Amino acid sequence: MIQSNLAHEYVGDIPWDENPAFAFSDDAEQYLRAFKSVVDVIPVGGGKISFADEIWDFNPYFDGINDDSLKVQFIGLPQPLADYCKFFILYCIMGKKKISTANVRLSSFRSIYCNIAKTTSHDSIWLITTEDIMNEVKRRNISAGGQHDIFESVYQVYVFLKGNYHFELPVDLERLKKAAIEAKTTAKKDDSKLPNIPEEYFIAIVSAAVRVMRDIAQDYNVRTTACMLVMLSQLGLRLGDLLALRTNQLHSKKLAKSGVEAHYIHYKSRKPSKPHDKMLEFDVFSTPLCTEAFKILKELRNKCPLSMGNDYLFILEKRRNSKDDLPIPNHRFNHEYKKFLLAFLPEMSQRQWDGIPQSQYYVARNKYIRVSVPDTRQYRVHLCTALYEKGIPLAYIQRYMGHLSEYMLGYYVRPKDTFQENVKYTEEIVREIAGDGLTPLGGSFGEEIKVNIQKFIEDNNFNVLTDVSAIVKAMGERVIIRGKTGGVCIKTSLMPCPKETRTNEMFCAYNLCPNLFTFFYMADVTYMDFQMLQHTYEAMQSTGKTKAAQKELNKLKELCRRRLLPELKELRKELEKQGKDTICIKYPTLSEIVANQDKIEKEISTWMRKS
DNA sequence: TCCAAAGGAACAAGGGAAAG
DNA sequence: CTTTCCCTTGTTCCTTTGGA
Repeated sequence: MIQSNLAHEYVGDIPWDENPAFAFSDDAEQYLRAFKSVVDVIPVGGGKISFADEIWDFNPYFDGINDDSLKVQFIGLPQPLADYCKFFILYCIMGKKKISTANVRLSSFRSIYCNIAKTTSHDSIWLITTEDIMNEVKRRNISAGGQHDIFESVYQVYVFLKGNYHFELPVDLERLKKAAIEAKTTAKKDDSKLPNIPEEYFIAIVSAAVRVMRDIAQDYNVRTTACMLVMLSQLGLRLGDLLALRTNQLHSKKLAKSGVEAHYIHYKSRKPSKPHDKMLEFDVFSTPLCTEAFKILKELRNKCPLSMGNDYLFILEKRRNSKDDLPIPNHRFNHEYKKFLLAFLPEMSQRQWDGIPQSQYYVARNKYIRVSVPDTRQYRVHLCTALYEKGIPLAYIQRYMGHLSEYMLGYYVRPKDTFQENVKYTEEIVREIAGDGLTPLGGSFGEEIKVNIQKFIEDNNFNVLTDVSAIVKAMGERVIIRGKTGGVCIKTSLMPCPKETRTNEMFCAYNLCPNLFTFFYMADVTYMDFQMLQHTYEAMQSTGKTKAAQKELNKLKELCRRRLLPELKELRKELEKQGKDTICIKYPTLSEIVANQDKIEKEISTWMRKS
């Protein structure tokens, strides 16, 4: 049995002796480690959770988050079921599930349970049958995706009850699982992706936001909300990440050639991060408009008393009903956002727009009006689509949006057709390799791949200039080309693969895959990576983290050796062959690099000598 | 062996009761 | 009389698996 004094660190007074502990190991250390991996901090002073509490609020255990999903509610569950459910939450945490996930599972189960108990004669866990659950879900008339969530949740709680307590309950676990899978399948077929925001509405919203942002006569809450909307439209961040921004996250950099000061925002994101890993960090380019909004917010917040003692960028005024927790919860922002649309775009916001959901807004007793409010994620869609239409390659967009997987490549771009995208991308790369004679750099056998592809084309009597799509078709499975973060993945049976699949995946994740290639025109992105590693190294060095700094330095050297140096060398060759002007017109993003190549090369050799 | 589909986890919004 | 908050529903995105 787990020692209760150890348990007190995170949740106090756990009556371990009331739990048969079939689901828990005897290892108190493991319990602590598990907790440490799913929360950021132990709250100082009061606010620690006691096992007996009806609500377990984990928000104080986290930094930069304030969300209902971290509040686990046990209200409505009878004893001893409530206690069983509390152990279910502990069990999930031991399994290193995020608390928000455990909460979704429990709250779905709870709502199903409570409704059945209220509406039927089966008013206890001992009486509720599979049939009751099925009927309750059917009665709710919800989407397939929602059904999946409920079935899955109920299934998981029941598995815990049966496994941990060895209860005999009249439910068929297999049937529940099956129903969950079925619902998932239909949900997949439905394919209801978020549409883009109509251009007319988008422009109206952004220009209204900019106007209000600059208007010093406007109220504090209205102006700060306008600033946030401007940033949302420019950055396309998730709402949670946007609300968690701090005043020190805007950075700037002088562009070497033009002397222009460019800004970027460095932020952390919870969403793509696993519970036992560090939060992933990203840099996004901050447009002048966004930078302006950031600076205005930073200045405005000084007027607000709630800004004392914290550095959150977005703070709303004190409210009568509010606990005034920080960061500002999503629903408070959403309310201000809705109000903003109605106040500054009274006609447009009440019009019906394609793909924009409408929601209620209270005006008077029993009187609501419908407002067209774009989902905050639709700004993400808009940004991606806009970038795409400007001709930005998908691989760059993926990187920019902080997407980790190839799955998301093109996900946000509407209309979306991943297969077509891949074909188009493949054709482009083939044209470059075979037609322009570019050599894939950084991986193994880049030169050989070029020669083999060119030979394949020659053998089959294709003309690279005119037959690219025919070539791609003919190559079929023999050459697979995909855009990846930071490069191009080329897998080909025309060359032997030196590594087996498992290691490949590992290498792939660290951008070291032997199949990952870059081309000289990606040198600008590589150079940015190079500079980012420099900053990380220096930051770690100056805080005395020598070991971690050394790791960064090794990464940096590897980056130079495998990618940056070969790319620059190739760039020189191409410059000689095609001339500076041609290159700069063809690859405008390279002009900075071209202008400063000598300086950059010197910079590299300085870093390579470091130890 | 390979990758599309299944699975799983997290983020976000809507609606209405509750709070002052 | 408004705004907040609780509960429920809906969407997005990352990882693993199963079957061709």
